[in-house]
Amino acid sequence: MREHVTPERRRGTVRDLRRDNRSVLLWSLYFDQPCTRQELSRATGLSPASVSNVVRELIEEGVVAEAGAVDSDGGRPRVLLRMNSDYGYVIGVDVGETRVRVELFDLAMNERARADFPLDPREHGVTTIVERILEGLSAVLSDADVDASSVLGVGIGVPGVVEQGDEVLVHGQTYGWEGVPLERLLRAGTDLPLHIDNGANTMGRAEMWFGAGQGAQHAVVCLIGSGVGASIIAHGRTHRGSTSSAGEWGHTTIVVGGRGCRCGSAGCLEAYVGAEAVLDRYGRIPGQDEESALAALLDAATRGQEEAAHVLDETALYLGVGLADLINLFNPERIILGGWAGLLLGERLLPAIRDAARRNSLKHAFSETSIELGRLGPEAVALGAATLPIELFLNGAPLSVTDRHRSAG
Amino acid sequence: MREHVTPERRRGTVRDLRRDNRSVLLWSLYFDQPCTRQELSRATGLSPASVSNVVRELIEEGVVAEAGAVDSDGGRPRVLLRMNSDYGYVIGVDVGETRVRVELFDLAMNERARADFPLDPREHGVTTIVERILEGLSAVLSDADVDASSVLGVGIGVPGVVEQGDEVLVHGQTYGWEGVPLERLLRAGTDLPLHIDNGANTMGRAEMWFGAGQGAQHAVVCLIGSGVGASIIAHGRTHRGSTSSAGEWGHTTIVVGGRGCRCGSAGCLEAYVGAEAVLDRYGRIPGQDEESALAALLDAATRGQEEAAHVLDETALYLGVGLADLINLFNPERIILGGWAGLLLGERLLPAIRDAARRNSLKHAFSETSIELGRLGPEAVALGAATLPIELFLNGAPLSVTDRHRSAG
DNA sequence: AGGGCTTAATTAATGACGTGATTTAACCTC
DNA sequence: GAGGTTAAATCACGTCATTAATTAAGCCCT
Repeated sequence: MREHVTPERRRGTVRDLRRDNRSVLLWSLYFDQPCTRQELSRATGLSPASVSNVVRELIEEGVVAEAGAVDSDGGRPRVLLRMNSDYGYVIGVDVGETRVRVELFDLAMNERARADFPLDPREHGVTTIVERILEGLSAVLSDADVDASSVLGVGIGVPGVVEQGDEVLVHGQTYGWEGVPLERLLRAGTDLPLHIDNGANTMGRAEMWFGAGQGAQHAVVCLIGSGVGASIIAHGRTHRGSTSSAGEWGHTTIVVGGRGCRCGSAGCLEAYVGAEAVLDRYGRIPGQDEESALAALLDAATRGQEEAAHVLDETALYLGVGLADLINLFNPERIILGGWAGLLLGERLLPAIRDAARRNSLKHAFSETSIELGRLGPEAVALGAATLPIELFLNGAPLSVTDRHRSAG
Repeated sequence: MREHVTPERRRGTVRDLRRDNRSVLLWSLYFDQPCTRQELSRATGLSPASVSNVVRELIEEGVVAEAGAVDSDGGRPRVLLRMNSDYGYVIGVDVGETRVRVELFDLAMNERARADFPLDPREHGVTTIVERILEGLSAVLSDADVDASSVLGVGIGVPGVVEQGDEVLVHGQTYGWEGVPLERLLRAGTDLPLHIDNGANTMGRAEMWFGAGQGAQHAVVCLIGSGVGASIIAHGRTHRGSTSSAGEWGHTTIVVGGRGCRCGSAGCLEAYVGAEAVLDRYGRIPGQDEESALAALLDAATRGQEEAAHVLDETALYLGVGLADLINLFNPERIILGGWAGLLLGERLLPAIRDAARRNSLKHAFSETSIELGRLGPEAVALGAATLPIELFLNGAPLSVTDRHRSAG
């Protein structure tokens, strides 16, 4: 009925209380920089005295720094506080279908270095990927002149289902991966704390933290690329389900007995609105580059070509139906359309999609949902992955590696 | 990003810590009665000393009582603890399509009194319902000889969407209710704390607390009656979404351009697997009693009547598809089939339903989900509603009415 | 029967924490 | 530069959970 009480991370002692308060303070400051102690007090509900105490601690640790003061009109000026963005760094990795990208950010999520490795489409072997990632890690560290000991963690977004557990396993349909122990394999080449998650989820995180999802508590971020996925956010947190494979929106059935899908089933949403499926329904020659083919399709429709327009109209309908299902089931306050194909299609079809969603969902829920395009582009997978260690840090996780950093530095 | 810090109910002071620990202890004891202080200490992670202290407090308040001891083998015997089931009472109300039922329970959820009011199918006026509920409240109180001041609260399960907010509004499609301020209307006739929720949700709660959902963290309880609904449980808590209309599984589209649905859309799940729809597809004469008609259909299929068997086969397929969607999206560890029609159909079709769900969902997620029948029957709506005030109580809610009870009693 | 043993529960001592009240700091205006 | 004003730090206090020590309440064996 209740989440099991984890013995390692109890909340029940006075010390846990402090950790929680510290965490609340950090979250508040992180998303509202710079701000004053007073504002923090109001925002968190903690007394000014406690804010003072905790902030002093944070400043001593170097996590927070003072940053000037606001002008006063007759009293002691309020001191502005900000995160010390050089306190630590995080790395985000985007393991995509066509490349591996590694980016290093500071605490404020400014990009400090990047490494890109194009992938041969036929070369999705685990060993290759692992090599590229490790190569990327050391590349960004040396490029940004950052010591590994000051890296809070590495977030990795991969395509496919990520089974969290004692041993993190990746089931990548697209890659032909089945139960790949990615963490263990990487562990051989690095000591950095690793956080592996589905790419749709990491991208969703990016939109929630810095993009179209800001401020929303309940949202769904839909990823439409060659295939279709989604990240479900409930109460501000990614819903992973019992074995962290939630969000497989693309294989939701919208037409019983419909078009065959690469998952083996039929009538899946992905068999209608994924880029591959859209192009397929249009009758293009397979093998061509999908991105330019879809652009060409959109172009043809704009020029009045009837069949193209028809395919797009249908796509808007199917997509709208898919969104309507999400609205009915989750009642999110926001739905965000992302992924390269989603953005391309959405730009043109958003009104039609909205209308289809309206027609296929219940009035009350629909009226409380806004459907918007993502604001960060497909690049956001790595950014979102990098927020994984940031989240742990803000929650006051015991800093394993950073510990060393502190005592060593 | 984070749930907003509610100023009224802060968690940040040492006192809140005690309230939380007390709550953790109560939950543990409630679902594992009777048990000893030691067991509580192990289960909650609190030190034996703290358990002792809090338990002493609870015993002084009369919430908890000692109940004998376990035999020892050479030491002081452990004292057994249990909730004092007469400390307070709760009332559950089931506002159904054919009747209003009011039940009074003690803290341990033993039924102490019940009142039933059949409803004329044409008489779903708000005034009538309100009258019946109020009548039921005083009836069960006097029948069980319980004073209103010792009632912790009243949970009410209604058909239709319940919009929680400053003013609770009920949108009942079936009743033709639109934005009915049920709480305010009842408030005129009673001072008891009221908790209004969708009947599917309250029934889901009952299964989670006492039925087939016990122990699950992520589950979906599917309600199939004349129509179709669901209650989504994530992390052990009902997912309500941003305006508490989540769980409208019945109006999820499974066939784009399919059968018309009473919601105005087409191809909804409800248009295929709700009792009304199943009977419709079978071609029965409308107006007949649904429960017996469905029983007759099942009977006919058993006797080998081909058309009946065909309709049922199709139903299993559609239902399986609907379940597969839930599995793909939520990755629950358990799916529970309830509602009078769900139980009737499930009894016969469960293997076929499971198979259809398997064929239409992703392997990994399906393999981790069990699909079971509800264990409590359709009677559970009131029981689940009554758990609403229980939950608040276990969470250590400030007892508004009970306050009076304490100081007066 | 009663001493010794074993285990449960309570109590005492300690340290950590948040809060409100008080004091100090920092700046403005006249 | 004095008086006023607001921010931040400090202090005194009460609360809490924890560990360690103590007391309670049974066994078992002679």
